[in-house]
Amino acid sequence: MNISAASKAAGLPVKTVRYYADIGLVQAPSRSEAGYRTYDDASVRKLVFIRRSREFGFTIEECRELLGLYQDQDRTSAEVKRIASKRLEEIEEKQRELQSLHDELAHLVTSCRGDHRPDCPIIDYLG
Amino acid sequence: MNISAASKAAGLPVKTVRYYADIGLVQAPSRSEAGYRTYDDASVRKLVFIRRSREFGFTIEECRELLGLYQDQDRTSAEVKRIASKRLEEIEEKQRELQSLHDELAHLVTSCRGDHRPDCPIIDYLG
DNA sequence: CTAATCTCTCCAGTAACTGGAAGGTCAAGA
DNA sequence: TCTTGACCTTCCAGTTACTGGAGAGATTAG
Repeated sequence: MNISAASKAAGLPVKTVRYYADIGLVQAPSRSEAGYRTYDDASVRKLVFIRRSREFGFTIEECRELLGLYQDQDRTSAEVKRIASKRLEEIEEKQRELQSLHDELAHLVTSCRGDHRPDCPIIDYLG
Repeated sequence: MNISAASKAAGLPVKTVRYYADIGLVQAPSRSEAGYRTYDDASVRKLVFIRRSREFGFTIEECRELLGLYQDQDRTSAEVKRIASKRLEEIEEKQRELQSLHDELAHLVTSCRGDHRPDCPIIDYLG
């Protein structure tokens, strides 16, 4: 499988697949005589694993860690749960921040008449 | 006022104040003989305005736009409201994404026993 | 006078790609 | 057989919004 077929199968841009190989995250298992990266089903599965992990907001380094666990038959579920729980806490923290931001901004937007006059509580508040 | 006094007054790192000057966002109104940036109260007010806008998640380019409106006596509140409303929609979209992410990951974390055994629904799901 | 603190500019690095240039490879059609 | 177009390669640069550090000049306290 050449890189474009692998990228389609994994649901990732070609550039990204190449990038993941460059940083040693998911290397192509071999190269053709012309130097083309050649992927197999196992490496595509790894790429899909990374794509899904990234969609969950795991960083590349967390993905690297998760991928290690994914490939490790001896890993315990506790190790995986630790990483996922940490990520979950980050999400919850982000949600709280976003909520207070939202409330404050929503209040300002509501109180601004939004007409042709220059009086604007949003600017007053920010300045 | 030298840069460190201005940065303290504005609540921003010195590096960041210099950076904002470099990108033409808030330039120091003048320089001392030795070439030191010299700030006055008006520029500190602008820096505070930028800091608060950034805390609201506005990008630098949006800050530039808002700063233009902030300094423009003839702007209408409608212009400001348009930018703030757009930002509010982005926040709400982000909140929805984060919520579904949260629910999915929370479900996985809950269903993972997190013990010494390798069976892990999180890995199963990602893989 | 010296040591510490401040300031300057410039360079490089961060995260995670993305875009583009320059050039080699391969398969299909006239 | 030649050519066209799609595909592949590497390498370099740019994105966002800073942050860290080097090396050098300025200012202030003791």
